[in-house]
Amino acid sequence: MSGGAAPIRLLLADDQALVRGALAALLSLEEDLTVVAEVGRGDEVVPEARRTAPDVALLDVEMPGMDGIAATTALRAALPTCRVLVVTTFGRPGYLRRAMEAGASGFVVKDTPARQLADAVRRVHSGLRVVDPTLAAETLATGVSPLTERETEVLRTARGGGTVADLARALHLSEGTVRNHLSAAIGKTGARNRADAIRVAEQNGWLLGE
Amino acid sequence: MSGGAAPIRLLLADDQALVRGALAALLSLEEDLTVVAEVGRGDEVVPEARRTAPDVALLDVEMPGMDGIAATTALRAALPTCRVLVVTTFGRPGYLRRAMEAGASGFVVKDTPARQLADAVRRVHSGLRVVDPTLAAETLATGVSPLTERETEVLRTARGGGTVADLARALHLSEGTVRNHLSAAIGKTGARNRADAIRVAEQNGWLLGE
DNA sequence: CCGGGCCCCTGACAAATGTCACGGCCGGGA
DNA sequence: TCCCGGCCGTGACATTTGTCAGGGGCCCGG
Repeated sequence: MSGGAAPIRLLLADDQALVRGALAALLSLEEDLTVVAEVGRGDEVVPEARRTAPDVALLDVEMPGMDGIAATTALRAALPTCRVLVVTTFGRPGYLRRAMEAGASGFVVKDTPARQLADAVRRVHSGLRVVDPTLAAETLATGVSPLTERETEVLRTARGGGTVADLARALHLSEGTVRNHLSAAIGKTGARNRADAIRVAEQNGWLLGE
Repeated sequence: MSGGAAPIRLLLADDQALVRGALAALLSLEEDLTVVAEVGRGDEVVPEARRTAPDVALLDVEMPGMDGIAATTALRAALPTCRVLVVTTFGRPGYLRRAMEAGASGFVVKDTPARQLADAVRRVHSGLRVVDPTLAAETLATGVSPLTERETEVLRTARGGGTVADLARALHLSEGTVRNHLSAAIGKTGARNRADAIRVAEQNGWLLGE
């Protein structure tokens, strides 16, 4: 591509070491790309990026310590010149919007053909935006979360699988209020259960962030 | 390793194309390994293996069409000379036992260091068994599923998140019976909820299979 | 043969869950 | 200014869920 110029410096963040290493191998095959850092936790992204000054960061969404969206925000604040390409498992359309709002330049699902990844990296590095086209449609359809802030919080806390009393205690709310929020969330997600509502909301990325 | 001999032929099965391609790239770096086939669904493993006659198959556990454990069984039956190395996400100790019973020669979690994967492949190919040591201990602790066949079936059906009446209809059982099985499963898993029980059972790989 | 485990069902009960109607507090826009 | 919507809370209610104590049928191993 850019005959002889300095290669694009990459940072990889994925909690599965095998996947991380494999991605590194794949991307290292390209002459104009070089992997300068690998981390396995979201909260290691910024420190490592500070140390290695990558041009592009590939971030997984699901990570311990800090999710990929939050890491995107933090990284954009710390190193504005570093572009972010978010990678995620297929079928979570809601993540896309969140990622873009957080300042990501691209969004790719893990079942895109491998060859396209290097291209995506190059485009992102050159300032373009890259979005998986199949996902874009879905995202516009699902749209932004219909859940109110409190409903989201309650639902998020309910993931652990505790009783209403537990939630009320954890959130310093009345049991009745918790039930109300839960009921509202169930209605808005079209679910029939609390568990169902959690599944739906999680799938659409409505439970991410602070 | 084996100076000049024919390379080990590999089949890769993982539903995420990016991961699959990346693994292919990683393993292709080794001189004595060559990837001859890649599939994205469990039910494509046997047909593709028949066509390409690999020496070792790397199977992910979570796959559409057919899970990795079932694919292992099928592959062992169809091509007994082909060894199987099962790869999975960290933290699902119960899968190990199932995989071994199904005839797998090795079991590796996705957050093992990338370098060890090629070694694991070579050992499996030479007839050795490879098991992630950290996982082995956990597996012995969790042991085999305490759930009875029907309890497993009910729990599996309950994943979709329906009411007891729905389950009863789907399974052609009485509502009371469904509740009894559910209750037993909750007790055996040490959970407090139906949802909780599903999480626990799923984590331990007790919901796999037929 | 008997006992024990699993399966299926019944019926009844307490607890948890989901829904509804209501009122009060606040902040932002018409 | 008033009104509306989000938020918090109350209380009551129907439904669902989880538990328990039974009873019968089946099959297998002692």
